Amino acid sequence: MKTFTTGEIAKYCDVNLRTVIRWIEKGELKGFKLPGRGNNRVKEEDFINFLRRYDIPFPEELKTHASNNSILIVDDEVQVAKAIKRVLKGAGYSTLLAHDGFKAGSHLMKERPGLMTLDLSMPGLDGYDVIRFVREAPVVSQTKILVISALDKPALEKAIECGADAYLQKPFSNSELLSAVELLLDSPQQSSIAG
Amino acid sequence: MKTFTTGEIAKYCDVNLRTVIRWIEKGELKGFKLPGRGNNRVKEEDFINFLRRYDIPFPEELKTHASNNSILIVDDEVQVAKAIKRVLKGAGYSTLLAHDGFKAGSHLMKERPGLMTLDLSMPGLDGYDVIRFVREAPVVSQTKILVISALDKPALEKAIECGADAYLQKPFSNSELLSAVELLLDSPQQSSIAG
DNA sequence: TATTCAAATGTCGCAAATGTCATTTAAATT
DNA sequence: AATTTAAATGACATTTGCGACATTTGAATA
Repeated sequence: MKTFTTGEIAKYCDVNLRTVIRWIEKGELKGFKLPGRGNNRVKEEDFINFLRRYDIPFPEELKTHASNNSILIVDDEVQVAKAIKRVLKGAGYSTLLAHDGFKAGSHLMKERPGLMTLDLSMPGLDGYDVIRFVREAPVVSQTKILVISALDKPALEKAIECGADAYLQKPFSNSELLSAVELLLDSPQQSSIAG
Repeated sequence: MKTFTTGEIAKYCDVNLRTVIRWIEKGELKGFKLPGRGNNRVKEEDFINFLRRYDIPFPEELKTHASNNSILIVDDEVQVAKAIKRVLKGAGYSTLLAHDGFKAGSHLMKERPGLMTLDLSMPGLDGYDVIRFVREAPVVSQTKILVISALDKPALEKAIECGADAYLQKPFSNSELLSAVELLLDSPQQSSIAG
């Protein structure tokens, strides 16, 4: 469990240590106290939530820490999933497969991959729900989501509105897949790409 | 009796080993000494009490292992899930709801509840698969699984064979639900009850 | 624009808590 | 038994919490 001291947070936020303590006291930043005199500690997760909530730019150190380049492939059609896996592994990515919602959710939370490819139409699973859920779950909300589906444009655009980062309409070529993935994994974790 | 070394505790709490020793010396954390040079050990139970007393968040590794008494309710029928939740909350358990496989998997891995109630027949999700998957995933393999279903006995028995801890056949009473849950959460997390 | 005022943040000093380092020794591993 | 790993310890360095007070900020108002 990675934690931060008030001093570290003070540096990251370029603010006085006293102020950090006050944030914690007020509950604006979630923390806990050690025994002893009650020195404060903040869980990495809680600190990240705090930064996001107040749109504070990420310290470099946290960016790399938070980015994992493994890829979770979510598709109930085993053949499709394997085909995607083959291409991505060939390009050097480490991959995880999930053929149902349960495994998808487990792997996502356990491994916290940097990107997931998501089949919008899986039995018993609403792809849009999944996207929204991921975007609202602090620890994985930055996961890149590449929607892969044979549905029509409006359906795919809706996925973007829900929070997906990009989509690939079936059928697609290997190179289209790869360039979509590379684009997403190279792009910044946060906000503005435009310059 | 599971015990921890000062080093392990230091890692869990993200604190220096020296500090852990001082906590023990001061009596803030209960421990005992081995013969030899007097290396410290802390009983799991005492460590958990310590974490609770000081509101220190549980390290991931301990979440399931030791006393996480929260309950994950997996059922696609919202009304059923809510009814179960009501009963369990009433008895003092903290609960989590999941109406589809994705959320179930996410919550399981994120919160590592001590017990999950599982509807065997959810759309797009094979309950037996879920049970096997949980049993094979080291970090959550000790999670108690209470199968809840309207299927017949053979189907329920099959769930037990797959690794479920118990089942409740619908319809069931509130008290049946409660006693099943209590039985499971009071029983040892690991192996042998016999003795 | 200037003024006012409350809330937020910064400063300072001290005592206490925590971290670091080098060394010694027990415990685990082979 | 030899080797490797991990823990305890003392001495010392650094960081933190806190109270009291100063300063800055930002919005409302004159």
